[in-house]
Amino acid sequence: MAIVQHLQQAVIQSLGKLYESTFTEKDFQVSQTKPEFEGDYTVVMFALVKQLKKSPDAIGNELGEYLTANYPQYFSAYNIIKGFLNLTVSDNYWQGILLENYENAAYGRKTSNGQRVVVEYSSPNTNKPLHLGHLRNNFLGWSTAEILKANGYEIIKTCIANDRGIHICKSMISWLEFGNGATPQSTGVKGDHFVGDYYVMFGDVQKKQMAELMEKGMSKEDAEKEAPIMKAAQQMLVDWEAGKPDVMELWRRMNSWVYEGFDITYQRIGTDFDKVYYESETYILGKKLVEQGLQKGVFFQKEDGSVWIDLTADGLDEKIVQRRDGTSVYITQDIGLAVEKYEQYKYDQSIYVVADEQNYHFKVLKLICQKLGLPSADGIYHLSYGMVELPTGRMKTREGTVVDADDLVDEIVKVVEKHTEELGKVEGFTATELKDLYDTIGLGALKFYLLRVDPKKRMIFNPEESIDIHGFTGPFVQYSYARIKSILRKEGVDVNYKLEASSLLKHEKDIVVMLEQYPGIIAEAAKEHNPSVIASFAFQLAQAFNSFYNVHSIANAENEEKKQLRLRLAVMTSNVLKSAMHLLGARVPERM
RNA sequence: GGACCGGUAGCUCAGUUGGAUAGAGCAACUGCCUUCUAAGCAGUAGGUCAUUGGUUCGAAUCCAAUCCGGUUCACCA
Repeated sequence: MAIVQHLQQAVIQSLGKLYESTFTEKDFQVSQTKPEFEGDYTVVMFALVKQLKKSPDAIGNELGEYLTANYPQYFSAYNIIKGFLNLTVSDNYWQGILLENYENAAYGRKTSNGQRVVVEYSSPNTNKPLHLGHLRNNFLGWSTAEILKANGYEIIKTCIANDRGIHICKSMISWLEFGNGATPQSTGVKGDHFVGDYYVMFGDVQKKQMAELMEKGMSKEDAEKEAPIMKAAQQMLVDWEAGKPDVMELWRRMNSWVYEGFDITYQRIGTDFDKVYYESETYILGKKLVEQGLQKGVFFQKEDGSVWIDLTADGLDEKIVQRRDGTSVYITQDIGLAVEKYEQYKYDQSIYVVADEQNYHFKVLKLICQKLGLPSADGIYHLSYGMVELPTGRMKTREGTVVDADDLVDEIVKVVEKHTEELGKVEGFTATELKDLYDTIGLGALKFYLLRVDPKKRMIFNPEESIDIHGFTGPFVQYSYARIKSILRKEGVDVNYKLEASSLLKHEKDIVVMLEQYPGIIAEAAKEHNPSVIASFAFQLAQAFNSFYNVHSIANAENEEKKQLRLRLAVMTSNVLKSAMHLLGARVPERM
């Protein structure tokens, strides 16, 4: 239990003893004491005034007196300023935290809680390479999964590949017409980029054909549909659905190129899945659920045969769940997949990491599942994140402003390499070690940059800032870690040395106070589904250690007692920094 | 038009179960490497917390209205 909770309990008990009335945590506020005042944690008295009919200062005095007298293991001093009771937590307590946990690499992690969570993320289309938006998605999904694991959940990471549909046929038809049998192997182009190029080519050709048709007086809408290449794509979709062998063969072949490309990217950025679903296999799911829904009266059929659900009572609209030709729509597939996932994993929660433009969709999805009475329904949670925009606005394929994931990673790693060489810190590294170091720092920078802001918020991606390595960045945390490790290579903890109860200096205490909060931080990040909480914490901890480092020496401490204390402080800080960075999907280097 | 999200320093963001003088980073400016890695540290400057009204001991935080920006409301996925 964290000191904040101890404090709350102690206050509740003390108030009960002092005033013979019952209180709960909600009756008073506890916060960290502001740096300009003496103390560690503050209890705000104002809320108690009404019930106790005493002045804030009087209550503060009585409470402060009682707490320090009856809980000496926690509190060593108090003061009252304008109705704020500031309590100083005893150095013994802080030192105890340090001694108990400094070697524990799993500090802050919880044991299994028996609950299982499915996290679906990434979910790319198989017609073009991954871009910046996918990176935010991937990092967020992976990190959230890892944070939940740290809180005792069993995690199944899944992905749904959008591998069918007209967009896939577009790149296929384009390759058939213009590819001349070229392959990623024959051209040396990475598979996903290779296929993506044909998708782009399709758009260009279609535009040209449209222009010709429009010159002959056709409207833009009609020209779009009537462009020969578009008609060919449409025909191909029909053939695909009919299972025409040569089309299926081509479809498999081109998808496999894309998957090969994705695998390279995924491996590089550290994305992995326990289970991949393919839309080509799931798009027929959900049909029998439509029947069930009709029988239950949850759905209704219109005259033309299409099936709908009326959500107007819930403040939404009527939604179609099956077209008049009997085929299922997007939402129906998702209902089917939800059921499939539930049958397979019997999850307690199913998290969908999907951009916030689909908020409405997931609201509808959950509602329909609930109305159908599916056991999978209540666990559905849409982890909605904001779009990534450029300083110039939204990324647009047409304008060529889409930031490619592979290019971005390459560029950041290159910047890191250049910077490291300039600093002249490459001595003693082998070529392999250097490459690994640049990847560690570059990807650390990128992941930290994309995860340090609240996922719910739309974010501006500034290319210059993203490669920054100073201040609130991944490399800053990594550097702090590497510097600690450097000390620990020279000086080791003497495990036989028994630390006396001694007082902590301000910089020492600042660090322990933060270390003590780490388990609570992990829990908060999980509860909020928000990795930025971890990023902020890691940065602040690194900052606190750097300040300490600048003022106090470890190797040349005032005495052996201080040295041993500070070594333990350094060990625990490095463990927590490593753990926090791991939760963000970032590694930490032993040297940099 | 309805629904949802957002507006905090020049820029990017923290801070909202209501609490003390609103915090970081970047950019700008000043200092600090003969001592454990200066990818660091210390400091200066920068704010009508979109606007107006309300609730109360106390509001960036809660309520209402207004303004601005975004997303969404497809027999597309």
